[in-house]
Amino acid sequence: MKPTTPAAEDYLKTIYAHTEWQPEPITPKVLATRLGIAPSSVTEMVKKLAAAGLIAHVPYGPLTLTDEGRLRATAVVRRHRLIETWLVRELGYTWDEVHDEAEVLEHSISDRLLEAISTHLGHPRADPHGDLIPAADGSTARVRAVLLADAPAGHSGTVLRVSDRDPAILRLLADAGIGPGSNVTVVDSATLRLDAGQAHPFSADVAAAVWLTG
Amino acid sequence: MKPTTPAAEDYLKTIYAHTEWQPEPITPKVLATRLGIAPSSVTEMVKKLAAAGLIAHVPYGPLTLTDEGRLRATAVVRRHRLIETWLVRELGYTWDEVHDEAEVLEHSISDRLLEAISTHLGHPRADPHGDLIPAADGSTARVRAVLLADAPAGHSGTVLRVSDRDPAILRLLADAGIGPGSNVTVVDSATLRLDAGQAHPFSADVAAAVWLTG
DNA sequence: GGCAAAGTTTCGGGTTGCCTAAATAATCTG
DNA sequence: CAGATTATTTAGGCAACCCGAAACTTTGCC
Repeated sequence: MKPTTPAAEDYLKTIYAHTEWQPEPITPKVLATRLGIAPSSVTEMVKKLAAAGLIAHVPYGPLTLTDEGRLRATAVVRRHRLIETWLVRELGYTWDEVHDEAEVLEHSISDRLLEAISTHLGHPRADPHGDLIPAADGSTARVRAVLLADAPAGHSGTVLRVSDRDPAILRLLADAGIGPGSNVTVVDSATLRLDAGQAHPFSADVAAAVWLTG
Repeated sequence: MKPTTPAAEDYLKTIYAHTEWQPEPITPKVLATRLGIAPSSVTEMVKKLAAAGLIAHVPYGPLTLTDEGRLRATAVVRRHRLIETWLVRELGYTWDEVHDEAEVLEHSISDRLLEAISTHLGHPRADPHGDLIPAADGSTARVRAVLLADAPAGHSGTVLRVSDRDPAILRLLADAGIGPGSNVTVVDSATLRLDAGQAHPFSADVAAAVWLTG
C-alpha cells in the first residue's frame, strides 16, 4: 500500500483524535479549522484519502476512518505521544512545550528509531498529558472518563488526561500542581479541590480540557 | 531572511560537504549525482539559492557558498552529526546504521531540541565517523588529514575519520576493529597494520574513505 | 583550430498541497 | 416552506521540486 505523506498523516491523525474522546464523526469544516487550512483543501485531500481506502466519505457527509485509515492514524498518534514522553522524560521539556516539536518529528521518525525510544523509556503506556499511547500493532486501551465541564458538583475522581491543545492551560494547571494522577473533587461548577490541598477556581476553558475518572 | 526548505538544505549541505576535505568547488553535475536528481533540477534550485544570496554561481561555472550559505550549511551538518552521535550513544545504533535516519531528522529538529541533545551528550566534538561537529555559531575546527589512498607506504598515524557514505565499508572496518582513534601503519598500497595487532588488506574503496593524521 | 564529448541550461510537463472565488447543497428559522 | 445562512464542492491558480528532451557552452583531443 502507498506510503502516507506528512500532510495525509495530519488529516488522518486529526480525524482520529476527534473521535477519541467523543463519538461524533468530524465534518470537513471542523477538520479544516483544526488543521488551519481552507475547507476546499480538505475536500481535495479527502478525495485522495477516500480513493486510497483510508477514509469513508459521501459528498456533504461526515468523515470516518476505514480500518486501514485508523491503523495509519494510530501509528502517527503513537509516534506523537512517544516523542512527547521522550522529550519530557529525557530532555527537560515541560508538558506545555512538547506539542509543536512532536508535531514535526512524528512525520520523520523511522519505525526502528521509534521502537528504540519506546524501549529506552520502558514502553510507557501514557504520555505526559495522560493520553494513552497506542501499541505498535495499533491497539489502544479504552478508558471511561468524564469531562470536568460535565462533572456534577461533589464528583470525586482522578485526573486522567488534560488536552494538550492549549499550552497556557497546561502551564496554569502545572502551577496549581494538577496533572494526570491528581485526586480531586469538584466543589462547584467553577471550583476544584485537590484532595490533599487547597481549592482552585477554574475557567470554562480548563473545564473543557480536563478529564476525570467516572 | 527566508527560512530554508529541506530540499535547499540538502543542496547547501552537499555543496559544503564537498569542500570539507578537498578544496575543489563542486560542479552541478557532481551535485546532481550526489543528490540523486537530474542536472536540470540542480540548475533550477541553484537559481533560487543564488537569488537568495546563499551561493555564488556564474553560468557554466562551479558552485560556491556565500558566507550566509555556509552558515546555513554548517547548521545542517551540525544537526546531522549530533543526531548520529545521539543515535549511537543513546539508542543502540551502530555507525553504519545512522546515516539515513539522520538524513531525515536533520530537517525536522528544532534548535531547542538540538541544543538539548547536545547538552545531554556533553557537547561532543566529533560524530561516530570522526567528522567534526560544527559549533552552534557555525565555527568549525580544521584538521590536517591524509587520505589513506594518498598515504605512502610506511606512513603511521591515527585514523581521524571514515566517510559515512558507504555503510558496507563501515561494517567492514568495524569488523576489523578499525575506527577513529585507531593507530595504524600503511604497510603497502593495499595493506594496513593496526599498531597493536594484525595486518588487514584493504580495497581502493576503503582507501578512498579513510583519513589519517598527516 | 576544429569537432566530438561532456557539462549546463532551457523548455515544457507532472505532482503535491495549498489558496480564493464562485457555485451548489444542506440546514436553520421565521 | 421559503428565504437566509452555513457547509461543501468545483474551478482556476500558485509555489516548490522534480523530470526528460533539446539547445547551447565548454572542454578535450587530434
